[in-house]
Amino acid sequence: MSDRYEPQKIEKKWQAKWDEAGVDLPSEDPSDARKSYYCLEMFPYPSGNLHMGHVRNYCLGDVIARYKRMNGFNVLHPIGWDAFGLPAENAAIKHKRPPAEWTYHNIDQMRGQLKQLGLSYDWSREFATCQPEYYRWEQWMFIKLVEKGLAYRKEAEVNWCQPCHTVLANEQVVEGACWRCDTPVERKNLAQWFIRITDYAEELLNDLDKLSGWPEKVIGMQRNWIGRSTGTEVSFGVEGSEEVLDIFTTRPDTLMGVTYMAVAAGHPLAKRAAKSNSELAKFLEECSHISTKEADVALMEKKGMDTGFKALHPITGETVPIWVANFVLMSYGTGAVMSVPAHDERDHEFAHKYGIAIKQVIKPVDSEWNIQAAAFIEAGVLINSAQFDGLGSIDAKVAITEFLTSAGKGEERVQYRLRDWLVSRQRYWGAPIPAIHCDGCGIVMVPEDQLPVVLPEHLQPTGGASPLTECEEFVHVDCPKCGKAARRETDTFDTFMESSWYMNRYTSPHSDDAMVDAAAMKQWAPVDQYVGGVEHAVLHLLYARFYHKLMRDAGLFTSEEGGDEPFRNLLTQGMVLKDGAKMSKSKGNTVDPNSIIEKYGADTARLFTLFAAPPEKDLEWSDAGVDGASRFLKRVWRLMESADIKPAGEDDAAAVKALRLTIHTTIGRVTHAFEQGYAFNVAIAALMEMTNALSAFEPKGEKGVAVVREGLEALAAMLVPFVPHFACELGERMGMEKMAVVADWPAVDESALVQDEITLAVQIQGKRRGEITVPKDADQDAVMAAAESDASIAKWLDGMQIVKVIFVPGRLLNIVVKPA
RNA sequence: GCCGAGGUGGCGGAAUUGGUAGACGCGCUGGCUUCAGGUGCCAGUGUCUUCACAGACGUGCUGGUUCGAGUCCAGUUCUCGGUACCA
Repeated sequence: MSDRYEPQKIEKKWQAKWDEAGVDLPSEDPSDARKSYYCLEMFPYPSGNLHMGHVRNYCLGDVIARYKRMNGFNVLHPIGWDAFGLPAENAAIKHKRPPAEWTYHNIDQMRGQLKQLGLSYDWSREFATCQPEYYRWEQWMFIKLVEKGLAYRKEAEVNWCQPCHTVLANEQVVEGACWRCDTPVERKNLAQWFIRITDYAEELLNDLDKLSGWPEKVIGMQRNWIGRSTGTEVSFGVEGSEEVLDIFTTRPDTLMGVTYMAVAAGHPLAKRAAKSNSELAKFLEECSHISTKEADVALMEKKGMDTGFKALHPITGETVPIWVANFVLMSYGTGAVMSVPAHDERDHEFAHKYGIAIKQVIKPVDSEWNIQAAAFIEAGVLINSAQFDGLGSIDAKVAITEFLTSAGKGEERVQYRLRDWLVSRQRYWGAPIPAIHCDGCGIVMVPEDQLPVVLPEHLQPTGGASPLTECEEFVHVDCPKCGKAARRETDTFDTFMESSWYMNRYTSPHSDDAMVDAAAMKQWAPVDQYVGGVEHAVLHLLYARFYHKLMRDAGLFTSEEGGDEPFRNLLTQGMVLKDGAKMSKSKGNTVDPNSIIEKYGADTARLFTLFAAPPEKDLEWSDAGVDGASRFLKRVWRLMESADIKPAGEDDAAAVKALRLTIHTTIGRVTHAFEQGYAFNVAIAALMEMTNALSAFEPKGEKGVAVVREGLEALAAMLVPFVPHFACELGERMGMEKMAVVADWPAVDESALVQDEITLAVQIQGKRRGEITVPKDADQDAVMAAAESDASIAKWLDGMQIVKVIFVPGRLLNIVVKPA
């Protein structure tokens, strides 16, 4: 049986065999004693073609799924499509075809590409999020959230892109401009739908501690994003009025140093002042066009205008001017701040510019400070603060907050940077928001029995407003409450909504009486291993964590059934680079997976992406490296063919023993690489080493042939996760009973690891001077004797006095000497 | 500015967690095979000294701990990611 290695042929063959045998399907039979394991990769957006980033992502997940199966787990490994989104609308405009058509076509194409890679998915669970059977539950959930007050509609300052005619999420604003048309975004007040993620801020923050299987980096980013800070809310009075001006500060100790207040351009007080002040109105208008580009923001000139209003200090009763400032954000805190130029750099700069007083109230513990030259922003001792004089900053924060609390003018408060999640989009290709606008009843949610609100799929976007707004059959509806003619909401959900719960839906993808089935959740959820790009560290991964808790609190499953967190372990893979840069069409440095599979086969493509870098690091594409991967497989192939020999002599017993040692240490090393953080590159390196050892060995007798066979069978099994088609073919040609993909993961034979003799390094003064071979149980004296009788070591001991000997059994002998 | 990760051959990267640095692969050099080779095989490949045998140096930099440090400690520098008028 001497054939060439023909990847295309054997890959097709094995894919068909796996399908036929159903080896990738998980079992839901309650009598199945295996432990459940849920492995998931971030599902793809059907953009049309698989790129190398996908290949890497899905290969990593597949390696884990296959490894777990071979280790006796009942593995759920599903796939589907994140099918709603903007690119479909862009393509629709370009090709003048509805986005649905483009999307379904792409799904068909990409499904074929995924299958070519030999990924072990349970395809029976596949779904696309643009199917009404899927998004109906999202609509159902949203209605529940509205009932609980966790979803609401309100007017807010949002990012607006005029040409695209929609609001954008912060993440869709790149350097101050729309990611699609590159037009600078405007801040606009619009009525939009939000979900109250801030209600869960505390739990989202605290539960980060439960995510021991997540990279520290991602946890840190989320913690940062949630941005918890503790401080004091203080109520200032407004002169000549009953109203109050609330502010949040983390530095209540500086309260006595307030010399002015600053409010955001969108603050009611600013708007009111502008009514009688055209100059100010102009300034507010200017502020609404401010770029949100980070660099600009940091460098932007700090500008302000006096509103003419005066605030009353809550302790002294003194009046201070209220200004509008372009650096105060309406969306953080109360949209107003107290300003203490003496102890805040920004306020200091502002006060200098506009000639506002600077009043020092904190001084360094034991030095002086020139407050006119620079703000003193550290903790210190209070001065000029009446009854609080002499207190340290920390004590003063408590004392002043207590004073305000008892006076009813303030209290301690926790403030988050996290904002409520804006989920409505003025887009067509998304899940309809199940709401109805009635002139008489206001906003009425669609009754449950009328779900789903199906998105008409035949509409043709043109680039302006969503075609939904002009689709009469969609918009016209009778009010469910009063029965009069009303209008459907034409906004659709942010597509992050769909990707926030798909991992749970996979546990019961066809359930039509519930969003998820609690029993299925109990069997599979949470995801044991999630694999995806770090670019979703905050957005998708935060939303999904949030949504999981929403589902739990909606009673869809309990903590015991589905967990409090959706993803137990997270592997964030690095990018695939070419010439040091991310692959992109515009840079022209892409490598097409199809052409690699065509030329080398899927197994080589898999092997290269897994070997070239550790999973979490960026991977530099190398054509030479792909050749190397291909060469390795050919080498194993030849080794397998040459192993088919008839023994005709006597083996070197020591060599046979040494080879068995190599085989079993390799099994240990590869297993260890899997268990210790998925070091697949190291695992493959170990398999290459073992292959080299097998190639170098020349069997002469029966024992030799048997040990080579033992090595090849172990190799076939351990290659399964990386190159499953190749491994199956290898196994079959070796005459293995079962398909390699369903074989057991090889076990280490401890007896093979026992050596009669071992080699120790010998050091003099900690420097390696030679090595000696001694019986495995040799004690220090015996090893010392062997070292002293070794010429290359003995010469270093000549004329020296031995001061100390360090003996590490099994490793080394270190002799410390000094001149005699 | 703040938070995080990291500096190991020509390159990607190993190092059992304080014990023989540079596994494995790529690249390169020489040789063999071949009509030919973008094939296969063999040998070599951290730097420097040396005909050789050997030896010295070597994990960003400076110190420290230790019989012994890529690994631990202190400081320093550079690179990369994230993030920011957040009050």
